Amino acid sequence: NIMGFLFLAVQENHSSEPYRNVLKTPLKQTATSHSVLTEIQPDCQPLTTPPKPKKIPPADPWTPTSNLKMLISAASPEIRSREQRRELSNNTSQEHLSGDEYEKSQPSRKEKSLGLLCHKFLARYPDYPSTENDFICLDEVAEKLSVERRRIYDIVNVLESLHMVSRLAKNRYVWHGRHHLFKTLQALKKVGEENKYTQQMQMIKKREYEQEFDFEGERNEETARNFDSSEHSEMPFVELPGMEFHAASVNSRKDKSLRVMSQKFVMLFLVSTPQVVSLEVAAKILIGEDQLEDLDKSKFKTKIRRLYDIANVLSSLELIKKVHVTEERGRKPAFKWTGPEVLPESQDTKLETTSTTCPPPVSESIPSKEQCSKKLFPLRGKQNFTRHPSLIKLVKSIENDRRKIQSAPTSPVKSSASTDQNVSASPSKMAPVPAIAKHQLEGQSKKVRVVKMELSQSALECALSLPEAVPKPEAPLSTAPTQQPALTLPSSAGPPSHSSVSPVILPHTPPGVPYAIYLHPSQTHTVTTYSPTFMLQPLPCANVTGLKNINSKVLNKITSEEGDNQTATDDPTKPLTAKERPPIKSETSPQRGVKRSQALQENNLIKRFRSDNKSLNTSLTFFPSGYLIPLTQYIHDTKASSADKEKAGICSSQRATYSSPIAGVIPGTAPELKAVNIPAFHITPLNIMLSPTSIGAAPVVSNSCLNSSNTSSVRNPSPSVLSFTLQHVGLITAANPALQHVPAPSQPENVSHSSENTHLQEEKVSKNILQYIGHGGLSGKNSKSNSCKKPCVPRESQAQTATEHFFRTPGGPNTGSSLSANSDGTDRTSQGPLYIPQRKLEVSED
DNA sequence: ATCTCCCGCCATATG
DNA sequence: CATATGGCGGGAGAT
Repeated sequence: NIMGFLFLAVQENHSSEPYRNVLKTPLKQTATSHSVLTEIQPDCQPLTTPPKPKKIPPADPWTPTSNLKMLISAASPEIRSREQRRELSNNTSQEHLSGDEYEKSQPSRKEKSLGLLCHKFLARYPDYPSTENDFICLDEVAEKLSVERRRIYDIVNVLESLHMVSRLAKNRYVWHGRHHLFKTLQALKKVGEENKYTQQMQMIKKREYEQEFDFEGERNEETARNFDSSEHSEMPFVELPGMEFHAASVNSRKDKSLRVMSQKFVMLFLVSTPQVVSLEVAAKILIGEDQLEDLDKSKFKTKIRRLYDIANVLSSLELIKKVHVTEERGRKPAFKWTGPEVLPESQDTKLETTSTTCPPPVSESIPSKEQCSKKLFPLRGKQNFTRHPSLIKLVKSIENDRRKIQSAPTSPVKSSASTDQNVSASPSKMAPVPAIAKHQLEGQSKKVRVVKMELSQSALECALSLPEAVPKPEAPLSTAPTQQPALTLPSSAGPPSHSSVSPVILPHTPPGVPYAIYLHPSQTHTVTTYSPTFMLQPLPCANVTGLKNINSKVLNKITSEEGDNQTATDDPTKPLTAKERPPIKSETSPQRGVKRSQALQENNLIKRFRSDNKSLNTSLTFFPSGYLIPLTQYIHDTKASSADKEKAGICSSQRATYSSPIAGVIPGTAPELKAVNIPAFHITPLNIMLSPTSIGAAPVVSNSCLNSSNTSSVRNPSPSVLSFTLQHVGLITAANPALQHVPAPSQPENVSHSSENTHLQEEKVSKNILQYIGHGGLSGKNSKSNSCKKPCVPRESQAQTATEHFFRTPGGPNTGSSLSANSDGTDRTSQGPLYIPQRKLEVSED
């Protein structure tokens, strides 16, 4: 059926109106379809304005994505049933019904959702317009979509942040579609790295974890301090080279929050290894930057609201999808990146791997060394902050590296004239695939992807991805493949980077089952950082348990998410948690006391770590201060339509170069969380995965550039340290040579699986949307509800609390002692690696 | 009860 | 000054 749907959809698409088509598709569904159409189409809309004839989308109607989604969702049984219900109610009521029914017929809240609205909006414009002359008139659009203009702003602002549209003048925007999307993402990733978002995220997670068990806040201060320092930066709107300044007026408000917030949000995805970002963490980071001080919950709440708005739009663009991260505290809303993998530049690209350029749908993306290269790019002057002088030095070295790297070849693809050498690098240009072909491919890929999802995503993806990934060994960093081809997941699922993860096999584990440890490259640096001393300290006290707890906590705290496929691994933080916990949870309460004590110890340890780390710490931080102003580049295409090229990935070609007027370096602080990192690993039944970072120890990994530049500077973790640590933790019995060496290839598979296991739950993204589309939403019930209003009391969200803790000590050293650790504590106590395995299994499924 | 997030007031920016 | 923008947060629908 699905296939059929797709087919239909596609065809329909050709016609001008996608939605309509889509709706129709459901022929099968019969009634439903009706309702759907109605709702969806603007024209039809019941309430509103009369009929403006809908405009046909200008050029290319083809928007595979949206259609596919819709179709898929349509296919879902759930939706259908709903539709049917709805339908029934509708039929009954239709126009003349009694009041209640009447209401029912009205569009439900969902039908008014920003996500749906955005879909409608996007349906009006082609993903890759052939001309850049697509103008958007806000009034017009608002009218057509029958929504208030305010809502259109929400959409447009986000699109603007991705450079999919740009403001021309008062009520006018130009539609660029996805032509610049990839480049924009590259730029954002770069900026995100420069801002050390990766570290910030880790820090936040770390903090959370710390809070759990520590009461006093001594060490917190440090953390806080770091954190504070890290924040602050004001990051202006990131612009792209060809289109930067529009009206002067526009410039003035460039740094508007929604736009910038959107960019930052995207950056988080691009720099985080798991590519899963929880709203909570995102909100904290975004807030942090603005002002450290007040973190009141209200602010946090507002931020969350905005993030939802942004997320809805990004979801419509299929760049992210909703998922849930499961933690000890429960599941938290999060989003997973499903957009193209962004690689830093590319120079040599090996081939066309078309995928490279054009970011294929998430899964296929190929990790590349490019990431590494990206780092290399010269920094434009934008960054303002830099931490300590020492850091500066690091920066320089990095720069040097970049230069070296840059040399890359280039393909002239876009004109690069403008800016820098970088431009040349566009990786992808290579494969001149006919645009059309490309489109098709993409479309196919999408389809494929979808299908996969339906079934077992991971498996398919792996298969697909592997091949691609493998080819390029060169990119040691990001992709795991190089070393271990086995890790299949990498590409699709996870962030490419994880791929780098190297599994380590532990020879003997108590359970008898061999464990593999994966470290996340990203974290690597962190690990590295740790001083041996620090590592040692734990020993004394450490009984296994304690250690375990710590680990688990850390893990948990950090994040646990699960994503469908890949994710699991990524999150260094959380993975364990899920697995371990489950079984044990029941006992929680009893052990609390124990925990406490342990916690204390842990705290001490941590503190120490921190202190050590601090000294050690050398991360770089850049904060962009000015707007990035890229040199313009023109994208004229040679022949192929620009669109094609772009699609192909050409876009990437010109990496933007930015000349930033303002460049400065500002010292930032380094946040750091070194200690924490270690703990994070995921344990799976078969193996234990450590965050890649930790793995840093492994030689192989070390090179990976995956993460931010910072990482690179630091790396050299000593394997020995790592092993040491592990031993302490109890994961490893004796020194394993294995640790030091990169793992054997064989395991990867296991690993991957395990990683997948995580329980990330994907929400059916479009589900809602589709629902509406498909059927009209809910049954009459809704309507009724409306009539009665209930008093709402503002509720404080739990999240806020967390936040508060987090922020609480901006300047001050201590953080609250409060630990909310309740729930978590329990589990942790006893879990050892041993337990984990079983858990893992459980979890994994979902 | 919590998660989402729509709605639209109202401050600002633009023109 | 009239509008166009868009920050913001109350409060209600969805789960």
